[in-house]
Amino acid sequence: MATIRTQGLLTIGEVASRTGLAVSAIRYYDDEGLVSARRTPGGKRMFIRSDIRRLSFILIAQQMGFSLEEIRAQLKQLPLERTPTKRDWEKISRGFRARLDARIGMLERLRDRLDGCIGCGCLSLDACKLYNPDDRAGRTGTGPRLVVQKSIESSAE
Amino acid sequence: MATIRTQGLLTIGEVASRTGLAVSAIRYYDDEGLVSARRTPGGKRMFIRSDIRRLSFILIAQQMGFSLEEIRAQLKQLPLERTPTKRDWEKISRGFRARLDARIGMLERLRDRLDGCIGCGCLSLDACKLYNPDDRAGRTGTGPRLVVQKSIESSAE
DNA sequence: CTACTTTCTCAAGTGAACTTGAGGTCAAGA
DNA sequence: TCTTGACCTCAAGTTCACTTGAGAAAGTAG
Repeated sequence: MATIRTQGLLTIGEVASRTGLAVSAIRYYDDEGLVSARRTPGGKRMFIRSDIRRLSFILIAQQMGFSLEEIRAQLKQLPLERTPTKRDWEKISRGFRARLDARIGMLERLRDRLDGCIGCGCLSLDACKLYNPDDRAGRTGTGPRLVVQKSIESSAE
Repeated sequence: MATIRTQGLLTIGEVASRTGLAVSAIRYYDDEGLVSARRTPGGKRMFIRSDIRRLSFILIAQQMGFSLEEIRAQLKQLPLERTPTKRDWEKISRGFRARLDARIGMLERLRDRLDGCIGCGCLSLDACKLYNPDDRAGRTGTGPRLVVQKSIESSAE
């Protein structure tokens, strides 16, 4: 419990309990450059307070369906070593909100068309815009296409 | 091009070109029980017309962010070997729409809170409902948490 | 009948986002 | 001093939704 009170830095364990993330996950994010911990002479990771915010942002963005790659891109707009200002965060927030709006819009369009589409027969036609939008162009290569956290639907259960 | 005109059944290749799915993907769905092809005496898969609809439904549901597991659950309400009726599809459509509405609602709530949350400081508090809802309870075990198809955001690009 | 395309099975690979495990270090408390 | 606990690294394992590849059989065209 007694921490190195070196300038208010946090250990990985403290960050884990404050964010709810697993220690291994935080290490992974550090390796991937989503946060960048400084080190003690002994090699232990030390986080600044604003890293908690960064990590919380990652959690939220993930729950909204963004990949770590995209989140990394958003976070690049923040200063890495200095504590970001309110303005820094607001800048990210705006870009993030735009993408979120786009995603919501897409889902709404799909939903609205669903009623007209399912049950009417067009679902079996190539012309149906629902399952044959430009989206599907360039969908090549290996790997998974889409996985969603179970918790997201548990609210609908 | 000339097909076995055996009662209007379709080969896997035909189904692939009509749905835009890869042949390997259709085989995978068959193995996983999302569709169930019958076989010729020689062992080749043969699909009924309504399987195209099933597969299209899978595509749409995936683009909306549902996992194959959930889609399988929805499709279980359809008769496997008989061509489903309009009523069968409408029943699924309703349950599906409800889940979709729930998902949209969640995103909207998150978005609405985002403006008040990011930039205000609460993002760093454990009390913040944004990143610490009940959702995160029971989030254990291994494997990936969330991956999203790139094409979904390309519209926001 | 031969050539060719399509299909088959089964095993292994892929990418994302982590977790798990082995083996080792560091600092504080009894 | 010894032990305990939190931390470290690095390699390998896990899940999902597939793809890729090898080797073989089925069906069709000439």
